[in-house]
Amino acid sequence: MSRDLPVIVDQHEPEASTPVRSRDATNTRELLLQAARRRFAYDGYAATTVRDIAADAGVNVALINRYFASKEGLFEACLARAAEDLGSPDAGAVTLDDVLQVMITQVAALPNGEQPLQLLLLLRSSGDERADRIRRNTLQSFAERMAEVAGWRATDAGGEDLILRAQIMLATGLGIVLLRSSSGMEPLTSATGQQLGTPLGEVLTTLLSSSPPGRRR
Amino acid sequence: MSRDLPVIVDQHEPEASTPVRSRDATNTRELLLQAARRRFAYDGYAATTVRDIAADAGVNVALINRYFASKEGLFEACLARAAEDLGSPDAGAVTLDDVLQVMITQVAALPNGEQPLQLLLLLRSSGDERADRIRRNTLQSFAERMAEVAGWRATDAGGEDLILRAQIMLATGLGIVLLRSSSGMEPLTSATGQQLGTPLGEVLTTLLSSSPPGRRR
Amino acid sequence: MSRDLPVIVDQHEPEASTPVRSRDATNTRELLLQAARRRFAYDGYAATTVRDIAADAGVNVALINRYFASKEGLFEACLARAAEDLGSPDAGAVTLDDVLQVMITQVAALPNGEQPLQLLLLLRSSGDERADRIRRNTLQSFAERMAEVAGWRATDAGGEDLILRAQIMLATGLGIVLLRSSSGMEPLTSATGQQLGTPLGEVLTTLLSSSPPGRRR
Amino acid sequence: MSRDLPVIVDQHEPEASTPVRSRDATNTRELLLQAARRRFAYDGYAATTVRDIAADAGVNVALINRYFASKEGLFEACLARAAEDLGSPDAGAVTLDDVLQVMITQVAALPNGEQPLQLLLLLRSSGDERADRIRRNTLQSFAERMAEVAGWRATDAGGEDLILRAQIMLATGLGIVLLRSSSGMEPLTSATGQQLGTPLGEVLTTLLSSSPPGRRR
DNA sequence: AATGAATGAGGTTTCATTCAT
DNA sequence: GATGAATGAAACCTCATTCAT
Repeated sequence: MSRDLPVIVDQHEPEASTPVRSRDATNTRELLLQAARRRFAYDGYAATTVRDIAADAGVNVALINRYFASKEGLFEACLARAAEDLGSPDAGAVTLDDVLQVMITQVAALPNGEQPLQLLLLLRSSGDERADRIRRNTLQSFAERMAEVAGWRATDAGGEDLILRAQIMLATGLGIVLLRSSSGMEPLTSATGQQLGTPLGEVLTTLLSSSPPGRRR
Repeated sequence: MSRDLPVIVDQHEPEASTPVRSRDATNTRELLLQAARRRFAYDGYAATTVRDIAADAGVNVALINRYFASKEGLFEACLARAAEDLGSPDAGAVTLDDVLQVMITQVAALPNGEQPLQLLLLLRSSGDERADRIRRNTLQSFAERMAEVAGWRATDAGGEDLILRAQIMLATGLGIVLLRSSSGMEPLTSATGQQLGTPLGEVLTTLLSSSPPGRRR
Repeated sequence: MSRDLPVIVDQHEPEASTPVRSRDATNTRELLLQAARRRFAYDGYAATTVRDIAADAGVNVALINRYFASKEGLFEACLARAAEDLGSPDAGAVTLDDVLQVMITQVAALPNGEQPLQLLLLLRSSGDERADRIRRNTLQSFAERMAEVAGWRATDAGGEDLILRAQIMLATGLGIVLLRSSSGMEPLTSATGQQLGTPLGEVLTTLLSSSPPGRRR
Repeated sequence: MSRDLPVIVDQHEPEASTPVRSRDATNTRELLLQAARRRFAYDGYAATTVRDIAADAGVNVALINRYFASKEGLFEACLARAAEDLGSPDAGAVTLDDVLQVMITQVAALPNGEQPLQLLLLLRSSGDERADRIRRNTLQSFAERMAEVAGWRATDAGGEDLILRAQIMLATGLGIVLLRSSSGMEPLTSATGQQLGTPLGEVLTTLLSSSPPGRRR
């Protein structure tokens, strides 16, 4: 996300004022990625047209094929970016509190008011085999990292329960993001990260904290 | 829900003898609804073609327009059906345990091995205003009924927290259904209702059990 | 060619008069095949657009995909038809005179004034592997049948010379068809079958008649 | 023809030293012409993309428009070049043997192993009027020169037969070139100039040798 | 009531060409 | 002079829908 050059690319409407096409390839690529990410995340793959994306980015449609070979290729690039974004921040997560912070960040609004799109994107499928593998792997390893913080080790026998619980935690986050973006339900949609933090933290503790003895098995 | 039973939809034999042909019409309608529900739920609205649905149902494509006016109309009919199905069973839910049973039923496999499609369907949007209102209302009242069981009353002032918590509970269920149907993640996808029941029950209790008046912290 | 139902399908312009779409699938298929054959033969695969073909046939463009899956599929169907047409007539060719008749028929105008398109079509390539195999095989076996009439047997050792000569004979026919259709050169283009018959017969005799002893080897 | 020699077109070294950069321009033009000729000849006009040509030539696509105004202009330049190449060598052809040598040269491989492309190119059409006129004229005068060697005079009345025969001879050559380049038929494709010489010579004699006044039958 | 042929709008992609640098 | 970014037209194809039968 730090590579977003947010100063330059933070517009998402066909900027009516400047007719000066920027003629900067990497910037154009970035504009397309941003626009695509938003559309794919909110509307899904099939409901999104490349014309929509190009219009949002303020560039010509043909450039999608130039830079990403196809609509499918653009989608895959979005997924790969989301996988990166979700991969690194967790590196430092070593306590359940860290995990909670990550989850809140991914579920609630960002400091600049934008909604985070990574989780939403990971729920969208294009039907393509390669893209789906990226999705699956990213989701799976996200859950596994949560389980690891909770004490799970890959070599554990019978530790499946912890993984299942981590996946349910992930499901909670995904469900919230989805409802916020597509249902407009209140108070959920307008809830701040702080308001969501308390119940989310309770769920996290319930599911993954090993303190209450006698739960496992 | 009883309509789901395969007894009624026992396929489309030409049955040449009986002159009662209106039976055919309603049966055809039903076949289309079943097929559409599955496709819309699993693939989403935009990714589903009316030809797919007609082929699954074993009937001619033109009948979709005949009976439901349009693809959109068919989708709306599916949503209405899902709203009914989710509306009635809850009527009797008066304890948190009842709520848990409903949630498990909606999230895990049915006795006959079929996946329940209602929640999945409620996550799909066609972009149409009318259809989206049905979705929203159904989800909202589903959450509200959960909150009511937990002690919330519509006239309460300041009871928003309980509603939010019910919506998070709903989000958990939706997220699980979604992951099970679209990611193939294990062990989540293959988990039985029983295996899911324990953690789901813990989450439900954590979020909605009002027993300790000082629940928070 | 006898399957052409020439009465019905002998138009090649978007029949302006009758607005009554015929709603007869096999006839529509046939109209498309006729139109495509002409376009592909005269203009080549790449220069022909499916809209051209549909307009010539007087039907909607989408029907090309409906009946032939793709432009490529339509082309392949044209080739297959041409292969059939060139396959049967030769069955009875047992003398060089028979071969000459076949060649004249394929090179000069038909009784009804239409140009024969089979040879022309066999010169066109779409770049597709499957289609090209059909082309190759048809041309090769056409030449081999000529060589057989001239005395060649597949089991011959050292009979390659006869095959080469048959291929040159075929080349002559192909070249004439091509020049007549694409260059407008006179008197070649307007020459009748009769006028072409004499020189063609001489060439055929020269290349394939074994009478003059001492030529072979 | 001498321009074809690889010595002149020895690729596009940046050659940083010489300040004479006009050399680069003409060299670039030449590289484009060579590449275009090959592509147009083998694949036809419509199936060839300017990007293919530029890539083959190792230069930027935009230079095609710079130097030749358009794809069409480049094609015309190729045709003009082919017309020149075919025009001069015949000047000295005064006997049927000379004609045979020219034909063999144009049909079979060159000494350096490259296929001659002129005849192939003359069979390709872009649909453009001007370009087609060049094609037609070149082919026509090629045939006329053959007829002249065989005794035809432009002022002859009733000498049409000789022209027709020359055109058939030309057709034979064109057909062979075409089959060799696009069908892979054997033994034709791999035949050497020598192997082709005997039958070609027989055909030439048969068609154009005027020695026996009562040639016909 | 049901079928399948036909249609037109719109989707993705390709390609020749133009424009800044 | 040369490059590569950008553009718009047009190509192939898909799909919901309508029309005869």
